[in-house]
Amino acid sequence: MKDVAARAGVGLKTVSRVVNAEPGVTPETERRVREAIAALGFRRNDSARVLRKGRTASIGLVLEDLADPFYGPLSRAVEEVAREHGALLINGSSAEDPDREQELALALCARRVDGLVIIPAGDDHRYLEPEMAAGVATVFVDRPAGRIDADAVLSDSFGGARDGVAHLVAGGHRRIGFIGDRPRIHTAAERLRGYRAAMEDAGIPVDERWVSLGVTDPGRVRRAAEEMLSGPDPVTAVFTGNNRVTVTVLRVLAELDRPVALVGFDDIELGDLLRPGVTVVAQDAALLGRTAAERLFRQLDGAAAAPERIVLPTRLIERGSGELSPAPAR
Amino acid sequence: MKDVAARAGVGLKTVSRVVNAEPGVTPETERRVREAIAALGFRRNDSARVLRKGRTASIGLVLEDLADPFYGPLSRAVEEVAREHGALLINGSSAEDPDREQELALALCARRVDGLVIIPAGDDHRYLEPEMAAGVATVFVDRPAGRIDADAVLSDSFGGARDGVAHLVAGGHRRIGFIGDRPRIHTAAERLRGYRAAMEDAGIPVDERWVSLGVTDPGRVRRAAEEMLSGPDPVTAVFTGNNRVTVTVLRVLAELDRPVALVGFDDIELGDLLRPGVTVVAQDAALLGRTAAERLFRQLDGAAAAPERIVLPTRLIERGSGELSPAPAR
DNA sequence: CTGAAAGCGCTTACAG
DNA sequence: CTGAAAGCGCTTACAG
Repeated sequence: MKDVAARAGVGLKTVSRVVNAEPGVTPETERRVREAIAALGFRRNDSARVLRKGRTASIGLVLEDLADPFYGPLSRAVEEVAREHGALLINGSSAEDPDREQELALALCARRVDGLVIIPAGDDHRYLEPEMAAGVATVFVDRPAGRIDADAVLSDSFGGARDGVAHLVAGGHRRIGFIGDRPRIHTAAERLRGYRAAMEDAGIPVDERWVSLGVTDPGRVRRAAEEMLSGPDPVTAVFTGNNRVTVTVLRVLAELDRPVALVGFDDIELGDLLRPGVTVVAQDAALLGRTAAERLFRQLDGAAAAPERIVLPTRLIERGSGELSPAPAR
Repeated sequence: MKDVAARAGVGLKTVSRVVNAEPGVTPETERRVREAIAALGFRRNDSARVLRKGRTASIGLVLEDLADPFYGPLSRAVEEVAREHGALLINGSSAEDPDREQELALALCARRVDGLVIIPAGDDHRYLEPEMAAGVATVFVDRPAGRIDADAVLSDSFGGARDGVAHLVAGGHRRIGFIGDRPRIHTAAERLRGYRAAMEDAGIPVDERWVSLGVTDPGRVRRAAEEMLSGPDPVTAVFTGNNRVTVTVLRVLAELDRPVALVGFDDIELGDLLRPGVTVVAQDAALLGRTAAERLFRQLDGAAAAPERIVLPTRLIERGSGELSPAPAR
């Protein structure tokens, strides 16, 4: 910028004015500055700008795994809102590791992102308190914060799971399995709670062999499914706790010689084309992301309301798998 | 930092040494500094650091749409490599708009990202020449750069499509349709070229009504598919140019009362569970991303070889839909 | 082992 | 309409 000013024969401030399209520059002066910019290949350094201005016009997003089909649309929605506010999005995957989540979130804060959207992997976010006190806007999405008071945008995991399981009960099932993510994860716990509520509402005691929580890798899920589907009293229906689990259970059911009902949490692409179609409790990942990001920018605009928990409804989509009748008793 | 130095009764440089774990500080001094840091809630400002050091330890990724299942794993792979090199990833979606691609790429350069991984939407990247000259490492992935010489990591679109179509020909098909993305997009053009090559190798003249290129939104694709599947001489097989097209064509075929063979470019989740299973020409999105990112960091390490084009092989996965025989002539 | 000075590339607040 | 000075929060190069 100094070179540009020298070449155009003007002061630093005038170059700054031209670069930032501020008023108060004669057309002739502006022309000279622009010419110098072009000749020298000047490119404004936004890092320096940021240092002076305070705001970086960037926000951070910490999620579990960018490659998961649930987080793609969510991430895109956050990006879109950021774009509307002139901000860039820095993205990081925690791989469901609390330490990595913290490392990422703090790295983003050190870069002085204006705000943070977090899909937490851990359940203790006190490490963020100094950052939030220092003015970093923070919104949790998909799962709430742990041990601190912060905005959260969630799907109705409890209600959605309860409705899905009640749907199976209404179809005549009594032995219904639940396969979900690790219990430490808020959504997994809530969905299990929904399952238990629906069973209790129906007066069906839950046999604990019907319930399996743990990592969602195909091996673990497959074993869990095979176990509850074998033996003298197998389940006649399964409720799956998220899209990763659903996909694996679908593979297990495809190998089975009898129909087993299935309702899955999260919609899955092509779920309508399978036979039977896959009945799901759908959540709106993009709306989740958009709502969280808008809330973030509202914080940044100074509309500093008290932290709030926003819960978005889920929607049961019947496609066939959830409407299969229980096999006749043997 | 100034406050920390004052409180600890040391110089600025000593604080800097402690913060950066540089050697040459007595344990006692370090203790005093750390205590001041804790008391004051000091958080190093990486923006300032960046301004002084030159490198920002961040790279940019410009892609088409974070929500597309093809780009999720690619993005994740780039992020993973960035992480291995201590860098953060700034992500942006061009929405397949060349202007938006340019705007994003230049915004990332203004933030002084160390490097740029670009899935181009446009076909003229001369706007990047000043940036590259200024030292921004740049690698194109999935599609090559236009009008500039730059590294590119691509899948073998031509060979993959040719093999896929040849597979249909080997199964006895002669009237084979091709539905792809807009012809301006390099991968679409290459895949069409592969289709034509396979047809020519088989001595089958291509009826231009069998070929449809355009946007991949469901409406356009559906109309194209319905058109080539109707009339007196419908196609007996379809080759689809990417995962978005495949998904829509699968829906059209499901409504049909006769079997039509299908081979799709890109693997799709649950493609193995449909009946028939979906035969695809799979590319490895994660490997594409990883290769591009590694190439980028090699550029940054100064191993400045001449720009190169790396082409990764595709893999034909037979699952049933591509092995359907043509309906007997009426 | 420790620190004072200069500077990274901008913007802010002010004066002319 | 225009510009000189000071400063954002760090690091570099140097001296003690």
